[in-house]
Amino acid sequence: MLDTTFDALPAGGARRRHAMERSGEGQAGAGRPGGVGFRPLYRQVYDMLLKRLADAVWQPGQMLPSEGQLAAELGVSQGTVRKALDALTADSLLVRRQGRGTFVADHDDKQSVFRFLKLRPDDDGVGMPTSRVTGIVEAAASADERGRLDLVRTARVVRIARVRAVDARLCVAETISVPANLFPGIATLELPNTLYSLYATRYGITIATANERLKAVALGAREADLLQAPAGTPALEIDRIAIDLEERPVEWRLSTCLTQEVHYLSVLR
Amino acid sequence: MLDTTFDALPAGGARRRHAMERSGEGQAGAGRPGGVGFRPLYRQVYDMLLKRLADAVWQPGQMLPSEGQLAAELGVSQGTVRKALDALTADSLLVRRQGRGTFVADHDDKQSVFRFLKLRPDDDGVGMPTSRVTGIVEAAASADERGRLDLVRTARVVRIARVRAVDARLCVAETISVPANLFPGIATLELPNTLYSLYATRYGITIATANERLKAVALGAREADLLQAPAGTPALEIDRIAIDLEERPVEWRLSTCLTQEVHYLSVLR
DNA sequence: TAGTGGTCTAGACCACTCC
DNA sequence: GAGTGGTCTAGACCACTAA
Repeated sequence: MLDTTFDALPAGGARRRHAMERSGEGQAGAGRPGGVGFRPLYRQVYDMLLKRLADAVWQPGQMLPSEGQLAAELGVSQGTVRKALDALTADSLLVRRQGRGTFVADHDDKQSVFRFLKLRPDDDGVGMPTSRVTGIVEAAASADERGRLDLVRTARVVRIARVRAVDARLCVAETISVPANLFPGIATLELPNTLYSLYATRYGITIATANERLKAVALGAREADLLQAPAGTPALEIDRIAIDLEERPVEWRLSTCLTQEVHYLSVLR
Repeated sequence: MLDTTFDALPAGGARRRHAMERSGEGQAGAGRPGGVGFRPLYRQVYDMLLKRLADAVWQPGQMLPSEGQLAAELGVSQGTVRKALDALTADSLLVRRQGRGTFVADHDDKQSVFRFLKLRPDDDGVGMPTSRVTGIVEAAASADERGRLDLVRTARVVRIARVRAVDARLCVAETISVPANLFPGIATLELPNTLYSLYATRYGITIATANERLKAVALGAREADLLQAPAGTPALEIDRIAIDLEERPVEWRLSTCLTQEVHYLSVLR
């Protein structure tokens, strides 16, 4: 139930990329209309629902209460709830299906797999990815890892090395580093093809965005061996930081990709 | 003014990436509610406004009529117009500024320059791009160009070769092919740094999206010479098709980029 | 102060899915 | 038929900009 002064609403909660983003940050809900730190009601509803998602109140694939139920519970109009739900849907955190309901987005379904995998076969095949883990270790975080994942000096990480194939073409060798404290026991698990669904279902960590930096490099000796290609071959290096719902960097992934038969697809809008 | 049967509305007009996209295509406005080819009113308003943009009824940077004026003119509610304007804004075709008005998006302003330029300096500098044209010719379209730009066998193209620097670092050599009939006289112009604003203002062609395919390649002799780097150096090849408001491919651009001091930034959501 | 976009509401009705 | 999301409307009020 929303307090009419909105003091009960989170003021500095996790926020995401929205145009209506206002300035005032430290000044809470600010008495309301007229305040410089104005924060629209639907934005506050967005943050409350986002928090529930971050707290794993609803599991991936699960149906949310209907718009009307949420509106009644929160004491706002259905239109306001709708606007918040639409924003969460635009951020790929929810999926809405007319006549059925609103569901927590799932990293497992066919279209979501390609949300974070931009490598495509040149011949426009479907190209489902497969993976083979070549090693897992837990170790003290390196300086690079601490910098990328925003870790303290004593932090530990789990490093996963694996090779991947796209459409049956072996083309990626990568090293994945995650903070050990966020993913306890991950080194002992059978790792699925899509790590992000494991993060969500087993550890309650939902990947919201990822920033990738691409460079062309010469294939190193280690990757050359793993990918069965000559060292020195031009390869695409993808350096990814994955960010979760609470805006924390939770994974660093360095991939080296051969692009003889695949390419990286980027759609600009 | 909208006819109440909506027969006056374009049925098969240019459309873009919207979730509410329906199936029925050939069946016009379909008697209305109940029809399987249901097409929401705001979607029809979207298409009408999109057509005006494609027809250059309003110039880049120009202010549109207010929501109320458009609603009155089209005979729909202000909320419906708003929904269409919001969708056009999400598609980067309009810019809305509270208290000022709604404007046609401009490829010239500071943030729009980077909408289609994903190369960034490694040190997070601002990195405004500069360009130097090394050659322009008009010629018969090659088989590749005809395929990429969807041209007939007798079509002609204009080819622009240039090198670019990002943040004063020379790193890109590219060839740009455009259909000669769409851009008459372009070979004789002084070309600006941002070609897409020229396309819009002089030729009424607005680039709406672009598809880029990235690969790692070895630097060829010609590019090595232009970029003053050793042949064989790993380089990022960006193969771009730019699409205009009418969903036509109107430019093919093949760029070769040295990535020693810059990277390609891709944000996944 | 006038004009613009932005928010919020309440209600009616439509389209879709599933029982 | 019941329940869900999707559309459309009308109106009130707020926030922002510029004159």
